[in-house]
Amino acid sequence: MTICRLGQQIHASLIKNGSVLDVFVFNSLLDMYCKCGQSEFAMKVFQGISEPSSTSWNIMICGFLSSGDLMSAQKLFDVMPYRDVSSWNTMLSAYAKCGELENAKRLFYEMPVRNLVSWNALIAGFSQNERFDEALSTFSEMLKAGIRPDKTTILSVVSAVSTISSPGDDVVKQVVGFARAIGSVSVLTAVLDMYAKLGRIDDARAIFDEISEKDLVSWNAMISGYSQNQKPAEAIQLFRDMQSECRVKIKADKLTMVSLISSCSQMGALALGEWVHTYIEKFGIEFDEYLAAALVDMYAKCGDLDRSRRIFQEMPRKDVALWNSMIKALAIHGEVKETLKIFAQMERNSVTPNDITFIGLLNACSHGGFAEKGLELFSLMQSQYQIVPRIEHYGCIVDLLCRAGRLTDAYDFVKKMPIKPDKVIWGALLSSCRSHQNVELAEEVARKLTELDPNHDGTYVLLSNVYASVGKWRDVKKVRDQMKAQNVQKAPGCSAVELDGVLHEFTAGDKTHPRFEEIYKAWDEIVKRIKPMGYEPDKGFSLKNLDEVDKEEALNRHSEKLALTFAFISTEHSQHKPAIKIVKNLRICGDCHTAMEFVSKLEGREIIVRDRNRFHHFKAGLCSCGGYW
DNA sequence: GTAGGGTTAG
Repeated sequence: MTICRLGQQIHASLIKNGSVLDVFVFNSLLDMYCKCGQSEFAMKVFQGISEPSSTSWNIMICGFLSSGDLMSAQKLFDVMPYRDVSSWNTMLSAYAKCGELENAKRLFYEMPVRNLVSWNALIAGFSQNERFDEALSTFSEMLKAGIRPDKTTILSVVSAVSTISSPGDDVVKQVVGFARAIGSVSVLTAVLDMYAKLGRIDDARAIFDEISEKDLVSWNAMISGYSQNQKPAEAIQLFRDMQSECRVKIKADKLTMVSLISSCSQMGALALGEWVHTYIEKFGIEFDEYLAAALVDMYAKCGDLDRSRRIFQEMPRKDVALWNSMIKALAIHGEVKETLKIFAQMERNSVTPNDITFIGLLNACSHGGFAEKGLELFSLMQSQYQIVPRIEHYGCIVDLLCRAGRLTDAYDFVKKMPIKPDKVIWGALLSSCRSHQNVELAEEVARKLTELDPNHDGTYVLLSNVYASVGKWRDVKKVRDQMKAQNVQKAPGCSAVELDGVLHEFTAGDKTHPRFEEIYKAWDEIVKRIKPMGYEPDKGFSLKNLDEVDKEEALNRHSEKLALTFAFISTEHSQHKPAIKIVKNLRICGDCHTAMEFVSKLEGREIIVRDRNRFHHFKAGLCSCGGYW
C-alpha cells in the first residue's frame, strides 16, 4: 500500500513537472498500478496513452488476470490491434490456470505463432487440472513437432506422471532421461518426488544421492517421501543427517516439520513428537493448518487426545483437513458422541465435508456400535453432499454392520455393492466370521480372498483363527500346510513401548531382549494372579498347531504381552506410575485384550494400546472400545 | 508468459 502511494506521488509529480511521458514510462506506471491491485485505475491511465505498444496491452491484460477479472482481460485481448506471442501466451495461460482448458486449447491451435512458452502453458494447464493424460499427449505432440523441452516443461510433465496411478515404464524412462540431461536441482528434485509418489522409494533415494547441491526442497521431498511410504524411522534419520551435514546453510521449515510429525504418529513415538513440537515453538516455525492437522493426528495416535483437542480448539482458522484430523482423532479413541458433535459444529461453521470426513465419521460409528447412525450418515453424504462413495466408504459400512453383529446384512450389502469388493471388504467380513464363529461363510469369503490375492497372509491367519475358535484343529493344520506350500509368511506381530523416551520393540516369542527371562517369568506370575479373577486363556487365538500346553505357551508370549510386562517391571518400583502405552503393528489379539482388562484391574494401572485400527484404553477392568474392535 | 517439497484416508 505504501509503495503504491509512493508510486502515485511519483506519477503526480511527473504530471506537475510537465514531463513528456513516452510509452515506456506509461508502461512502468501501468505495471506498477496493476501489481498494486489497482487495475481499474491502470485502465484509466492506459486509455490516456496515445499510442499504446503491444507491451502496454499485455500489461493490462495481465493486470486484469491477476485481479481475477478474466472478462475484462478477454475483452481487451479481443480488441487488440496487434498480438505478439506474449499476448497469446498470457491469455492462454490465464485460461489454463482457471481450468478453462477448452478455451486454452482453442487459443493454442488458433495462434499464428507458437513458442516453447505456449506449449509449456498448455501442458501445465492440463497437469494442474488433473488431466494428466492430455498433459502427456501434448508433451509427446510437442516432441514430434521438434521442440526441445526445457526445465519448465519437464517440471510439469514430471508432476503429471507422479499423479498417474500406473504410468508406462517407457514414459517414466523418457521423462527421467530428459530430466537428467537438464540436471538442475529443481528438476532432479521433481523426479525424486515422482519416484516417491509412485512408491519407488529406492529409486527416489538414488536420485537424491545424485543431487550434489541439495537445497531445502530436495531434503524435504526425500524426508516426506520416506514418511509417505511408511518408512518413518528413515524419515527421521534423514532429518538428523540434514542437521549434521548442513545445519548452517539449510534450516528446516514447516514442511519438514509436517513430515516429521507424520512419521512420529506412524511410530506412535510421543516423546519424539513432543520434541518436534518444541522445536517448532523454539525456532518460531510458522504454525499453519497443515501443521495443526499433523499435530492433532500425532497426539491422538500417540495416545494424548487432550493435546489434540487443545491444538484444534486454539486454531483460529480451521480448514477441512483440520476438521477431518480431529474427527479421525476422536474416532480412533472411540469417542463417538464427541465425533458427531464436532461434525455438527463443522456444518454450523459452513465447512463443507469431503469424502475423507465421512470415512472418519463412519469409522467412529463402527467403533462405537452406532450402526443406524452410520447408515444414516452414509445416505446423507450422498443426498446432501453429492459425494460418490468410494470403495473405502463401502468398506466402512461392511465393517460397521459386522461389528454390530449383523453379519448377514453385511454380506447382503457386499453382494449389492455397485463396485467390485476388494480384499479389504472381504477381510472385514472374514474377521467378523471369526468373532461370530461362522465357519461356512468364512470358507466362502476366504475363497474370494484367495482369488484376489493368493499370497495374502491375513486371509490364512483369519481363516485359521475361525477354525481354531470352534476347535477344528485339523482344519487349522490344513490352512497352515497350505500357507507353507504357497510359501506365505505371516507378518510378525510387533509391539513397542516407550520408556523414558526410548522405544523398546518386541515380537512374539522374542528372546532377543536382554531381560527376556525376567519378562517371561513376570508374565507367568501375572497369569497366576488373574486366573482366579476369571481369566481363561483363549487358545483360539494361538495360530500354531500345537498341543494344549504349547498353545498356552505361545499365547503367553504374544508381543503385546511382552511389551506390557516389560513396561510393568521397569516401572514397578517408581513412585509415579503413568499409563503404559503400547503400539502394535497389527490388531490386538482377543486373548491379549481380555488379559489386559484383568491386568488393569489387578494392578490399578491404566493401559493404552494403539493397534492398527484404533485405541484401547484399559482402566479398572474395562476397555474403552466396549467390545467393538 | 510456463516452475521442484506438506496434513487428514478402510
